[in-house]
Amino acid sequence: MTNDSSIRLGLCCIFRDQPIRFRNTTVKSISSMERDAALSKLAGLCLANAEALLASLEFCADNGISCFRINSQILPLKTHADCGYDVLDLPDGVEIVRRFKACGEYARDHALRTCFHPDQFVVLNSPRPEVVDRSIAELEYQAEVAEWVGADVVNIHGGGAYGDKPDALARFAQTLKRLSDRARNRLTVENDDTTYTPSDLLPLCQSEGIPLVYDVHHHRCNQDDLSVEEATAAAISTWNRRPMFHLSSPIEGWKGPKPQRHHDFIDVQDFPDCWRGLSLTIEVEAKAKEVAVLRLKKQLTERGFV
DNA sequence: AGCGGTCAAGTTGAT
DNA sequence: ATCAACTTGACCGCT
Repeated sequence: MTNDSSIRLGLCCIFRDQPIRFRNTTVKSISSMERDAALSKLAGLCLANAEALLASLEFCADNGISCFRINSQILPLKTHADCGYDVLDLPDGVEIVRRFKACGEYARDHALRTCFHPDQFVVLNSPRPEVVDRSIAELEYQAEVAEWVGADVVNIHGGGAYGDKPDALARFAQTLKRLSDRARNRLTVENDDTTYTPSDLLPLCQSEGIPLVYDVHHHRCNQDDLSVEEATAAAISTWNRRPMFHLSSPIEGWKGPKPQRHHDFIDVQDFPDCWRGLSLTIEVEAKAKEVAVLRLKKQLTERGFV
């Protein structure tokens, strides 16, 4: 069984070939409707997304994919200033929650890990208070769904530098105090490809007890004084549970014009040798989605890496 | 039914 | 100054 092996692979959010699709809508559409009609529409989307999530988890369990990242719009427009809503105010709100909790039971029964990755608009260290407020609201929403489905990771980036990284990271640490326990206990931070390297983030991780999601592709694009081996070891030490790492390959090779962009598939050469034999969850960030995860899994198996 | 323009949000860096 | 990039195409109004 693949779930017994030490390297476990994760799929990010969507499928290329499988007929599993998540629904969404637009502010323009919801705003144009009467409130009751809008809430009915949103409820339908939430119910459909809970079903799509269960289908996603079933595919992962059936194909030896051990982790699934849940997209940020799983409850569409949940935190929008005008269109936002409490789930229990939706028609079928109780049923929506019940279906997400059923996803959590399925994941637990099949040893599947789940996680969230709030997108670039979540910036805990912004100097703009309204940006921080919206970011906290988004984290609290994703943490609520994470609790229903048993996701143990809500992963974000360090945010902006604003010309002074230490100052910006100090603001990040201050903002953590405003999070609920359920958001704070799931929060992780990831090195990015333009601003924060593993070296930048590790002191924050250590002082605040936040695990570092080590993205080796970002690290290769945005280097610091640490080798891949050193960053790997340091990142692992920040985790009180199975570490989660990210892996991707450059779209046109490392000598191409934009190596930070992701390829459809993973070049197995980009899989760090030093990860071999470690107990890790590796989220595969590749545009071919489940097809790429399964291809990498096969290649790693052939090489005896898993 | 099919087509094409549009889509909540932040920040950085390339052009 | 504009815009692409970031985990990803999907939605919706028009014909």
